[in-house]
Amino acid sequence: MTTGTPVSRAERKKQELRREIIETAFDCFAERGYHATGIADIAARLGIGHGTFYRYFQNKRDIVDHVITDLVRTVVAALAADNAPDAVSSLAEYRTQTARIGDALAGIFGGDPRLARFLLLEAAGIDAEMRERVLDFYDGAAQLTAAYLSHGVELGYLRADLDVEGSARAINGMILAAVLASLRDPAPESQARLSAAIRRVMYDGIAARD
Amino acid sequence: MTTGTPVSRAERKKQELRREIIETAFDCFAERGYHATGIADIAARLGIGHGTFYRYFQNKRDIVDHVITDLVRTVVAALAADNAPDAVSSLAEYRTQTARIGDALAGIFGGDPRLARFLLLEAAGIDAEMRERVLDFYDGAAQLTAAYLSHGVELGYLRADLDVEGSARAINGMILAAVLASLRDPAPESQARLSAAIRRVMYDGIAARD
Amino acid sequence: MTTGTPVSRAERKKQELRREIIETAFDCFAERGYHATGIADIAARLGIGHGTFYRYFQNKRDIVDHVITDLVRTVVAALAADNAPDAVSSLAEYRTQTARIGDALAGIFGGDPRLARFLLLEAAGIDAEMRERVLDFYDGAAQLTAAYLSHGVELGYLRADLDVEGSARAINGMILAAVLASLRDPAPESQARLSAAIRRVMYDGIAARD
Amino acid sequence: MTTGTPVSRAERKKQELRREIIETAFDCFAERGYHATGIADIAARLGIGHGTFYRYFQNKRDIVDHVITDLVRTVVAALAADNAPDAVSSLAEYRTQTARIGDALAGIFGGDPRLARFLLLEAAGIDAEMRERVLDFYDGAAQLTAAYLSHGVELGYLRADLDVEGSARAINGMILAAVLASLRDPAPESQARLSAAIRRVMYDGIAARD
DNA sequence: CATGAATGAGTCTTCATTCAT
DNA sequence: GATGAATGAAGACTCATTCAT
Repeated sequence: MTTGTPVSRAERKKQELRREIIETAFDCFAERGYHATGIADIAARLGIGHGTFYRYFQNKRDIVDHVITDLVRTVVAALAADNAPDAVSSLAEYRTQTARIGDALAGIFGGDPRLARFLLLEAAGIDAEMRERVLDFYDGAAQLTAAYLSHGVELGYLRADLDVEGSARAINGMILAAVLASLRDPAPESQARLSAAIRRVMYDGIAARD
Repeated sequence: MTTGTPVSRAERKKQELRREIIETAFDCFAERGYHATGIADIAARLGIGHGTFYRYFQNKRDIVDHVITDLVRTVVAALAADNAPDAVSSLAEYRTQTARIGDALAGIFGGDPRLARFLLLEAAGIDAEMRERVLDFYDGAAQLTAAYLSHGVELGYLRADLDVEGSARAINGMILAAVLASLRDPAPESQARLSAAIRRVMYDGIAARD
Repeated sequence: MTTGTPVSRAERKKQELRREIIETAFDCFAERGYHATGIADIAARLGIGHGTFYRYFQNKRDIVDHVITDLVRTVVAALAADNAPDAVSSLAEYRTQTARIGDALAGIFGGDPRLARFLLLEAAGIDAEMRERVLDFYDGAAQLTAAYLSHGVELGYLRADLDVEGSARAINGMILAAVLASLRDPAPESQARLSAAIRRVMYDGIAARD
Repeated sequence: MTTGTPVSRAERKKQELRREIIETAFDCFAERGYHATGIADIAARLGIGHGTFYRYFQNKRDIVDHVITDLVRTVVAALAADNAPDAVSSLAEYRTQTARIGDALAGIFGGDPRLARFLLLEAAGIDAEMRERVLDFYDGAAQLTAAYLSHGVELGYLRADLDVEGSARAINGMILAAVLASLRDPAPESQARLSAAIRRVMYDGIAARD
């Protein structure tokens, strides 16, 4: 029953090129910026005619949407793996989980600086709609982090009076700062050190204990 | 007979228009984005000929540089007032100072959402040079915050083993998150709540105390 | 089945349009002058979009370079035909050759007054670089004429003490004058008369013989 | 009776500035070309406001007309001095006179290369009207030279069958060539050599005498 | 009378998009 | 289905000219 698959070889090739276009567009946008990138640049780098581009995407705006959707999916997938909020039941386990998440983030963003450059610095400037999408993303991330914190509060390993929403945004802000810092100092050691500092602040705060 | 001032009326008017152009450019850039804004738009909104624009600024890139320089100056000035790092000698005083700085930030960014929108979301996407300038700004802010922390460590009201640099970036990240959040929820109460949550994380962390 | 040619029909059409653009640009430049001619004028006269122009030439400066290169090539080709310097071995033959060259010049420049108007009056005023190119052209022409004279001196039908270089420039100056005169009086008879006068001066000078 | 003069001091100053503007405009036009020169350039070099320019000349086109009129007057004046066509009555005297005229030309154009650059290379390209003026100038020069030749024919020291008009254009062409050559090789010796070569061609032609 | 601030017509040039081949 | 030639809207920028001070 090999013919059972409704996806023909031609169809698969089409999907392949579609993917290549998205990736190449990301390359270009990250390197030269969205506005400085022409459709012709993307097509030329791929070695296809720039008319072909329009057989796969509506217009320039369309492609950038897909690029971002893809990137977000990638990031979320990498983070979600083995990191469900309710897989944790003690502070020690949560510490381990946050460390793992931190490593994952470092892996994702440290492995390809274009990712941070594009998502954090370039995307929001594309147009008003994309700006809202970026803010939506931040909101979604806050909700996700809040879920982790809620779980901790419920199980008692996080402070009972924790402002879950606010703390979630605060924590995500620290992550954001770390990713931004990686753009200037991508050395893994620096990233690890910053990650540790963030976790220290996160768990213990900065105040001296009496 | 106030002719004592060496600045002629014409000169003053020129400076005034120059300032108006910068402000109007900021309006336009913040509303429609840098790339979507034409010099003609700025001039039209001001009611001047677009040729006039070029009497005051070299080109489109020139104006955005001035806009940003001005904004940064404004923000820095608002924060620097009465908030010297070494004006503090105890944790209680530092708490007060951070609250004051938080209020100042809320005042600045809450008072005009365009500020955050432009500086945090738009600016970095203008071009590569501006992106670097934004990263420079983050670096400078980190150094500034680090100075505050260093002072606290020296005086003993902050943890002796604090990773000053890393914590500074972490704290600034939380501030960044708060400013970004204000774009979606500009209500002063929300801002105050988020500010409090950040300070709570900052001083005490999120972990439950045994 | 003339598919043997490796040049596709599309390619040929492209070359054709390229040529048409050069010719139309020449038309415009000669009629209204380089500076008074807009790219839009050229495109409109050709019935193409002005964006199309830029698919064939880099910019306005680029096209004028090609126009001139083409014109010079045309002129040189017309003169070079059957007029090698060393194809002559006596004064009588040289007289015949100069007459033939004169006729050729009259044919070229008399046939299309725009040629002289553009090359002699317009080109040098385009910009500094083009001015040098025009002077280069005069230098080259002087060298060419000098080659003819040298040959005559060697074979003894021209004065042994002839200042070859200087005389060459002098002769070319007379030609230049004739071409310029044709702009005001393009009648073939006038041209023929002037051509004869030049040859008379050239061979015999103006002084009465004792 | 010093008040008898109708020209007030203010009036004289005005005339002076007017002259300075013409000269400075010539400087600019000759150096950077007519089209590349802005009214502001001329005014700035003179240290006057560019609005002032328009108190002395109608517009940009107006000034270039005056510049050329002035230059032509200068050239003509320099040549006319002691060189009346009928001040000569023999070939020897005519030779002397042409040598003197040659020297004068060398003095004028050799002394200031901008003169040739502007009059011969730049002027005709300004616009159609100026092109006609340049051709008018060539025509006038031809008539002038023809007057000299006519005189020589009448007195018998030039060939009786001389084509006066044609020869005049031919001779002027040689002069033109010499002036153009001076732009590339301004050395007085070169000029003198070329001048001699021209006179040799003019009087004796290039053909070997049996 | 000198000034230079203001103006906007005019030009080059780019690039996303369409469509005939 | 791929291609790239054609297109023209759009935008940055210049500069001759005017005119209020």
